[in-house]
Amino acid sequence: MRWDDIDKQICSVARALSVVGERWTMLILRDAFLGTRRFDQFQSNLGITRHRLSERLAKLVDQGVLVKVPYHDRPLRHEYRLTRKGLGLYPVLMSLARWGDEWMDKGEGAPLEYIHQRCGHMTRPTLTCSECAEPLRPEEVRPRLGPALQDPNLPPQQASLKKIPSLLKPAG
Amino acid sequence: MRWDDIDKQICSVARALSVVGERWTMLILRDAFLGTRRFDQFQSNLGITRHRLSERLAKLVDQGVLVKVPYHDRPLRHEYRLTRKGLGLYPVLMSLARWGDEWMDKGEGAPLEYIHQRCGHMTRPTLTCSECAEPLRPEEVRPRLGPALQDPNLPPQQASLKKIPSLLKPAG
DNA sequence: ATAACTGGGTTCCAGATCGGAACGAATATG
DNA sequence: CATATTCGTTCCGATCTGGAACCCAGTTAT
Repeated sequence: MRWDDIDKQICSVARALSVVGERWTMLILRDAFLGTRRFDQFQSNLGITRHRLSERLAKLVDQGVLVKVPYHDRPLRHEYRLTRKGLGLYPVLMSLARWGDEWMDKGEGAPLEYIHQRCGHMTRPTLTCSECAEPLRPEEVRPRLGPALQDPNLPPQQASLKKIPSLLKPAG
Repeated sequence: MRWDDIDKQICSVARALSVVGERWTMLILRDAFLGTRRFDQFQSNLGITRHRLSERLAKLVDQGVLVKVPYHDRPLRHEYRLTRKGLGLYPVLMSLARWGDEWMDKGEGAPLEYIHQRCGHMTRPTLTCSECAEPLRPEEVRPRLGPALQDPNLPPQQASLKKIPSLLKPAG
């Protein structure tokens, strides 16, 4: 299967990755969340080539993750800002950052720390259950087929997705 | 900058992506979280080529995200299981899935739903503050330099990371 | 008014990565 | 013995990537 076809899968992870799964895209968004807005800023912060950057930005705009907002005319200039859809990726970026902090630390501690201004404390963002507010542990969550996979006449190559095996047992 | 050098950045997102940021890797992990363990299962569920799959699995094992556990000898066979480091990626996968559910839905509802067995309810996993337990909104979180970026003699090309601009203002 | 600069791209090309299909090795099965 | 199963590896043409050069519309400096 070609990578460009992953968005045809009936899987939210695959669909999400079809938008943000290419090289650089997540790093562009990281910078956007830290306040970067202009082409040249992105380019010099990231060290991505101009070509790649304009390609990625165009796709993100296309997918509604960023918008081009004019900030100057004559000459016309735009900046790129996160939309609501883009802001929705905050948990993804934060979770990646937390994992990197925990597992990819090179002995010098975290690059960034985060203050939750609402409560004033340094926070370690945590994924929790919307219903009981406990931290979500993967072995306590059981997936089941949702509406999109209950349709009895699915294309057959998607059938494998319907077999959700017993849930993960960690190694050892 | 070459993609293979992103792990040299002092940035946890970049470091995390150096492990899980390649094509297919996240989808392999999605399957692993759903219980897939064997080479052929991964291959047929994902539609990835065998070559690519063995490459990705080897890297994940190398990075300590998966382990090869023998389940049969003569002939020697292994299965791939998530380590603690791998299980730590659960929030990333879940956040991607939630974003896909919300923004990439094609009108048929979510592919999967999740029951939190501890409380018995269908859950919508939410990123919250470890200190006050409120859902984390990006505009309420202020990043600041952590230990790794306070070192006064950083390589100069990392300097840009030290300028954390004013925080994101959404578009419009 | 001419030159140099700035922001925001696009073009070109060599080299790296990818996808598809065929091949291999080690054992089990008939 | 021939075939199947499982888990890979090899090979090759197609695609994607990185680096550098080029372009274009205003703007400022001389």
